[in-house]
Amino acid sequence: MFAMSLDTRERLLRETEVLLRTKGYAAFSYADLAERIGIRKASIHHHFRTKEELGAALIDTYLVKFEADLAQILGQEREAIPRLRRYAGFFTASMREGMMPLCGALSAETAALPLAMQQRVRHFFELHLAWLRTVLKEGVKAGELGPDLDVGETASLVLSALEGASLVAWALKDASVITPAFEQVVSRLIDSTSTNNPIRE
Amino acid sequence: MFAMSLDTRERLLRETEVLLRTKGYAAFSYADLAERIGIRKASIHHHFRTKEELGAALIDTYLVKFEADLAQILGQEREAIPRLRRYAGFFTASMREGMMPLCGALSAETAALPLAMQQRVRHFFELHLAWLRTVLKEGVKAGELGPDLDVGETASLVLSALEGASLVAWALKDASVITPAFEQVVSRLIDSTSTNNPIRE
DNA sequence: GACAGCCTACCTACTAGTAGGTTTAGACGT
DNA sequence: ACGTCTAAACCTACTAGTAGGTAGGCTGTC
Repeated sequence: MFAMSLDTRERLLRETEVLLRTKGYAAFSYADLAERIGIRKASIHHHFRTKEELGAALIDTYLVKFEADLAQILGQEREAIPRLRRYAGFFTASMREGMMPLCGALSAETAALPLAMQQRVRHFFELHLAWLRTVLKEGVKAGELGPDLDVGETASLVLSALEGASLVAWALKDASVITPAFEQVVSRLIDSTSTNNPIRE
Repeated sequence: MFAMSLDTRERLLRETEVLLRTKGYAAFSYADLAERIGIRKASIHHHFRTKEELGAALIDTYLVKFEADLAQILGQEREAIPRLRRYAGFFTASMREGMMPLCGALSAETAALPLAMQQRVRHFFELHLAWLRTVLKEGVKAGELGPDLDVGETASLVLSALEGASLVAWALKDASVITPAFEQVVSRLIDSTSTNNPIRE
């Protein structure tokens, strides 16, 4: 049945996401996945011909969803700091759900990844950076952030700090690293302007 | 012969380091390793009974060396900023050598790692953080850094930013992300001191 | 002769992937 | 309403290849 098939495909993608974001690409297997879904290994191949195709498809769907989420933030928030705070929320949400951010989980093993996935991870990070640059640029233009702020480098810093904090939090099994690291970055963005400090959410 | 054995053992550790820091734990194999060294797979077991033991031993040696390096920095530099800059040098050096920092490479796949390695990765990060806190604390005491600086959170930020920047740089195959991210953190540490304080309430 | 170091040959468990058959269900002509 | 056709979805049973690990033998040095 059509609806049933879509369902299974989606469940496959969902479980793949969990496995990729907890164990990584190399350490997850079709057997693993099949058992979680409750179908046989061979049936996965009906939906995704190869592991590489499944991995690539997962990143693609994830990316579409993520792009929409980022666009939504731009629509709902009009100031740079709240936008960044919402952005940081994705990372704290990841940890709360007991997972790494997808591309943070994959990029360490980039060298062992199929080419199709390498490219997508790369594209994903570039998307993050482009969005952050947009937010920062508008923040500067609106006078919310200092005019001397280096947009490109600050975007890198925000992404790096959040991915890195997630990595450290993941290894230490202590999510409380993320928010302070981010708030430190943000508070210094604010310090460099003339406004004062609206801490806490 | 004893010297010969040590040699092989050391070469095993060195190649293991390369493999772990480029492909990760799950994606590297005894076959891989044996070929690089030029011995048979089975012979590795003579030096390290299991893969887990090899991995743990690698982290242990790495950790000893790293602790010495950190101690050396404390001996050679007496100010916080140069100390941090030397610390950041480890991360840029990693990328220059075409590798991830060891624990950054491993921590993403923590959940798929043998327990002995999980604990060591964790311990490694805690060592980093403890060292950073020491440097920052002394920097505050010496008046090089602002007295209001949160030592614990700043230590987390420095580690996170550098690990994260390495991750991003690794995925983008562009090492130039690391230094700017770090310098941004550092420059804001300096800004928050009273030395170059141009008014602002 | 003890033993380190390395070997060949092998094991079991598991990997992604394939071949080919069965079940289910909707579409269609009569 | 009926059998017939098609095709999606899934199955069992299998492949070749690789994973980490073991048993036992050869060799050279102390």
